Amino acid sequence: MNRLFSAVVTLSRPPSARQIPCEKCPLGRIEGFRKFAPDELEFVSGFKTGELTAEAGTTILSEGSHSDHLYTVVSGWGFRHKLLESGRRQILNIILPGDLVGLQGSLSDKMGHSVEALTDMLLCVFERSRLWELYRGYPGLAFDVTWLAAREERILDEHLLSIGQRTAEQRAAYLLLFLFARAELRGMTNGRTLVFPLTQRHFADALGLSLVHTNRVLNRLARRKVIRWENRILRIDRKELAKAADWDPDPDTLRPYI
Amino acid sequence: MNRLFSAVVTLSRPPSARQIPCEKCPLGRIEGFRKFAPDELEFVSGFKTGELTAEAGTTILSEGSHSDHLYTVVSGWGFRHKLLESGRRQILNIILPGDLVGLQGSLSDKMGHSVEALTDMLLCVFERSRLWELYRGYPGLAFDVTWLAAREERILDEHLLSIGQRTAEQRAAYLLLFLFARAELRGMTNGRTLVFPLTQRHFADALGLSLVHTNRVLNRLARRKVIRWENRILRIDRKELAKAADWDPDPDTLRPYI
DNA sequence: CGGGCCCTTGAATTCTCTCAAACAATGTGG
DNA sequence: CCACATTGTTTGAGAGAATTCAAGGGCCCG
Repeated sequence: MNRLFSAVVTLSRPPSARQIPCEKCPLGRIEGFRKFAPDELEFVSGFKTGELTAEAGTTILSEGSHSDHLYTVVSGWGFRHKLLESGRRQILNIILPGDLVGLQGSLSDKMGHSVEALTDMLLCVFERSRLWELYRGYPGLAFDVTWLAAREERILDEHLLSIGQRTAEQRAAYLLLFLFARAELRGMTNGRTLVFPLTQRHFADALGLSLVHTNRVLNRLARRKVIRWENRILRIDRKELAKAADWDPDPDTLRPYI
Repeated sequence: MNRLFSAVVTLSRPPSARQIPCEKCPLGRIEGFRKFAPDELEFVSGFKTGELTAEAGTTILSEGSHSDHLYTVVSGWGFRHKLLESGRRQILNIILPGDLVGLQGSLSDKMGHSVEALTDMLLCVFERSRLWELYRGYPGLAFDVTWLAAREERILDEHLLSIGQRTAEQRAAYLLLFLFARAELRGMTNGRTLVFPLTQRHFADALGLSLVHTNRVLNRLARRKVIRWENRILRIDRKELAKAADWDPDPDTLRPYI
């Protein structure tokens, strides 16, 4: 069903063992992902200091803590979130292969959010302290890092618009379509279906709605056959979903990764 | 009351006239803003191609349009926003002196949001096409650009948490305190007061609340003497406001600008 | 003086939340 | 194999939050 995803869940090696040389990085095979120039590939190869496998449910980075590492997600799903003292949780964004994680911690000394694995994940590990070498010697890669940060910003803008101004149903439809489109770009979908590891609790916390209400809204969409979400499988009617969300995904542009 | 602010409103020169050499940039005099190294200053001086004055109410950048320019705000207030087809508006963030505007448009070909002036503004203009030179020749500045993007991301995370999880009153208190702290860092405050150019309409659109409800929430805070907001003047009781928001501003760290 | 913009208040309606309970699926230990 | 705990989903009911509609008042400017 999904090459990347299934690759993860079968991995069960000790952390930081280095299994995948950068030349064979599975991300490079994803259409829509920018390829490295030879010198860049060489640098990134050296920049990478190891691999990290994280089991579903693991916290990879913690809000308020310091981090000496940067990660690129190779496979699996995760999410970024922040907590309120009251215990309420806001899921800020879902993390998918190709995403750069922990950049914030490299530019200020405290992480502003936590990162948790939703499925088993495989991540490449980079040293924060060597980010400067990247900026000094590889302006193209530095540009890519900025590109990634700016794209995250754009996504957050859209989420903010969604949570602030869309109705509950529009919000839910938007998020489903958004995630489906992102997964599709990475070859994780199968036609109109997708292995979708979020629970409704995650979904509610991403929408800023209560679990109960989220459930009702989703069932309403399901009854109208706009979506079907059962047993971790999501099937969508793209057109109806776009209509319900009052939103269309951005057309894909070639995107970089590190 | 506020040096930067009052400097703006008295400016009324033709657009793109170059008045301020970078060595005398008022931003450089703000404590808490990083100073340029000599070679950086020289580059930035050449990178800057002009100045733009924008009257209050002017749209500086439009969602969906292409932009060949990047701007650094020298003085004045503005805001970034996105619109829904329904006409509903989400204000994503308020823009203050030192903020870099339009980076998104330099990395993808369409702006994802609009930028509008809240007061008269003065901005430095840079050419998108020359951003590459900055990355190639001045990694320190490139790093700064990334830093600015990451900081915006952090702010958006916080807003998302706020809109998604905080109560209306907490949200309002948070936003007031957040803006006060940012203005204070720039020397725009006077003790506990601040010239505050937003209307309640802006404030409501930033909070994701209706105008009517925003008004009631603000009056509740005012009745408890946590704030006073009259005639564009905001006065806060910092401690009470922080308590009402369940939030404290980040301690200030030295921040860059371009 | 009139029009436009902004703030304020009341009232009714709608949306969303919390509380509560039940059900399904899964896994564990006895 | 069954009893039991755990996690995730579903539904009902009542309370609370926020919205919309409506209208009035203050202020500034042409």
